Amino acid sequence: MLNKFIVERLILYNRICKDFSKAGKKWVTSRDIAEVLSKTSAQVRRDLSKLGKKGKPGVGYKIDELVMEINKLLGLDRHWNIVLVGAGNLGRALFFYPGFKREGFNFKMIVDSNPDKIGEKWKGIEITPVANLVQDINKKDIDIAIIAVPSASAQEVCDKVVRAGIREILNFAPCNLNVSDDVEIRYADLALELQNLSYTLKSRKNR
Amino acid sequence: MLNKFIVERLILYNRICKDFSKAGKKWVTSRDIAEVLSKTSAQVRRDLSKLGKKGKPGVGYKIDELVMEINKLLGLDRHWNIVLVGAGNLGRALFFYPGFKREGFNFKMIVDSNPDKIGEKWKGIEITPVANLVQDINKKDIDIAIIAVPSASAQEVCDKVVRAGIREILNFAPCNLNVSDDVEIRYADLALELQNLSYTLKSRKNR
DNA sequence: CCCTGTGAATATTTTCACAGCT
DNA sequence: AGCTGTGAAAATATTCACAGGG
Repeated sequence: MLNKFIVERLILYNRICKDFSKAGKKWVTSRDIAEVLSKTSAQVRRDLSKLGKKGKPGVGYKIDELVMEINKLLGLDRHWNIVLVGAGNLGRALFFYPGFKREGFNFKMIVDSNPDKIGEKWKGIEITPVANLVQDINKKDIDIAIIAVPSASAQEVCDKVVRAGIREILNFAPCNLNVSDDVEIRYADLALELQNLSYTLKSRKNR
Repeated sequence: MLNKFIVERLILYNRICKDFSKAGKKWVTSRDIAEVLSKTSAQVRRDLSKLGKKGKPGVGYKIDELVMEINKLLGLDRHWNIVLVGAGNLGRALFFYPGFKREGFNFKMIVDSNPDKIGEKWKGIEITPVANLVQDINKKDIDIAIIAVPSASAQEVCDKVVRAGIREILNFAPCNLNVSDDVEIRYADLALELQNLSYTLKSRKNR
């Protein structure tokens, strides 16, 4: 229904509104939001017109209503359960990253292939063997899998996760994963972001 | 010159070609690449037409030439030096993430505000106080800053980094940063990726 | 015959610009 | 007066489709 551009921007608007709210603002205009992102106010208005609530001409949008509407539209008004696959450095950082819980994403399960890690507990959650992944996931009510294993094993754990019925995956391994069309994968490839910067850096140096 | 869509795709093509190469392939067609990404071959060809080298009709593209060309165009054929700002859980994961070095991104400096961390060494690099950031960066030859501090201090360190002459920033803090137009920021907001998944999850559940 | 490179056509996204509400 | 919501225009991105080369 909504295309990915709009969804991505709505998420940003949401964060911006929350910041405005923290700063004591009650109302916000399309231009206020647009300025933060260096976009046009027309685009912000068109995006916001997808929401149920309308803005007030001459005034703008009531911030707390707007945040609620965006949350509702994006499914951020509830909790989602997560399985973390891979308890290495990156997995640990993700697990203890405060932003996830704050946004309603709860780790319910941690899985690793390293026998030394099995049985270790993080915030009361025991790390379990990757071998049991499929049956274990089925017992819990998991919505999303975060893959934080080396590329070499990413496809393998991805297959398991999908076999266990998960349809939403956030992949931190720097590789493409092969899945059927009904599985949604987002790639959070850290090196990829740096490579993007590389291009602007290089263009700058050549100028 | 190249728009961000093309740059992002070229980076993906690059990785795919490397995978093909590892699998022993020497030549690749636009369709081979397109299939991996579920794109059209026409798009791949149009993107690749930005490169110096041409493909061979009836055969495709020579993989190692293609990889080299993309590397050259994107500035990936050299090393870039990085300052890591924030030596917490996330900072540590990023520092020890093997993908960066492999892609030519080298950490040259680590900075933190926590007095307990100052003096600690990671792979021989000493963690230095954030207070000295500006003067310290000037002494080194830093190209990119990675910000991995809490949102509350992100803008502050961002300002310092910019004052020290850095123009490329990868920001892991979940907040928008205010900078002048000549500074390029990429947002690697971990929660944001999950929020995107949330929308597809929610749409699915409603169906 | 198979695949590239690319004009032309199509589809999508963004911006303009203004009527209309508060 | 100031800002929203949105048709219509413009800009941008993608796909089609085919001539031409190996």
